[in-house]
Amino acid sequence: MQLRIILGGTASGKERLALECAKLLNAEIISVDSMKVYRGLDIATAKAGAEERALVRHHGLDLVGPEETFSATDFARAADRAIADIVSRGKIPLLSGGTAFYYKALLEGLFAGPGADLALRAGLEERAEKEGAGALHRELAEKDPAAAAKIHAADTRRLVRALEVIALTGKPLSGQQTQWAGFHAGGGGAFAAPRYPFVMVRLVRERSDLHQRIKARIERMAARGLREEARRVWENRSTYSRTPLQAVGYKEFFPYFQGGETWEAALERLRHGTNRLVRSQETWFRKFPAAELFLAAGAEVQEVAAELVAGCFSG
RNA sequence: GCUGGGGUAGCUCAGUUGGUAGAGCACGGCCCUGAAAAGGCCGGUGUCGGCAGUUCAACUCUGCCCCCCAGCA
Repeated sequence: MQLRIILGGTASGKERLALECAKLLNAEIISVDSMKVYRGLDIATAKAGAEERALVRHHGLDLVGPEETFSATDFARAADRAIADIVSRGKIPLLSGGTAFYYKALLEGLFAGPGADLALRAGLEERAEKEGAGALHRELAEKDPAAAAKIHAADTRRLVRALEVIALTGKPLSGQQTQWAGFHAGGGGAFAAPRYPFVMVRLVRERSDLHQRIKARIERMAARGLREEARRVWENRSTYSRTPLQAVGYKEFFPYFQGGETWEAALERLRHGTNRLVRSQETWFRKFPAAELFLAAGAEVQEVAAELVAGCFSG
């Protein structure tokens, strides 16, 4: 039994294609998406609705409330359970989504270190704020030169994590992170020892086509009540965890809710933010060991799905 | 029509007391091991509105013209 995986950035049309493939394969869909795991974040995340879920069973959606934090490891465990469940019922797991880090966590695994310690992080972040990220980098250089060499002196996020792991384990970080070895070897793209056998397909579209689709997608979201959903996130910002507050589709509207910015300007920033998101997703995906599937602007999804199921996804 | 302000990167604008220009955003590439739609790094871009004059040299000074904005008619 091998996993079927459809890789694609935001607005690439992967969900729609996954749905068609799932019907043909009698598969169930596992969403690989760091935002769709949150309940109540529906419109901005383009989460599958009741109709889609009635057609094909979905996993990986609505796993936690918006005030909880959720990690890549949490995702990998949930996905492990979903895969076992699907397979036990004689069905095929079809994964689709845009969060590259979650694929890495599931297929390659993360090192067996400690989880996040939010209080510890808060202290380190405060230091970075006051003394600059460079101070953290200098400290890391003393404690773990190899790790410091790999992390840029301005990358607060990773410096904090490295110092956190050292504080919690008493061991340097550099020797622990060995799971992804070989990923870059030979031009990149190979997983050294994948946790599951899989076939992976990557959706490719012209950038200009993608930008068009993003524009249309945002208009659709606005018509469906994005403003109200974003307002709810804004109003609950003190109790929601950081992740929903960082999602593309909410943070762009905060200046608008605060007053002083027009709705149109906010929509424009959302467009740019989504374009940027797609860029970074594609940077990851290009290196994944996937077969490329080019989708022309007007491609007929059902035909593509039929070909895919008869081709890469057969057997 | 008059007066004033302005025309510089795709957009918003800065700048050069004359030596052919820059920031932010956009756009593009890359990094990424428990918050990843986050965090970080790198990059190109321009007939400096047009034509003429002064000058070794004009985007910068002068003249004329065109366009935009505001006020007055």
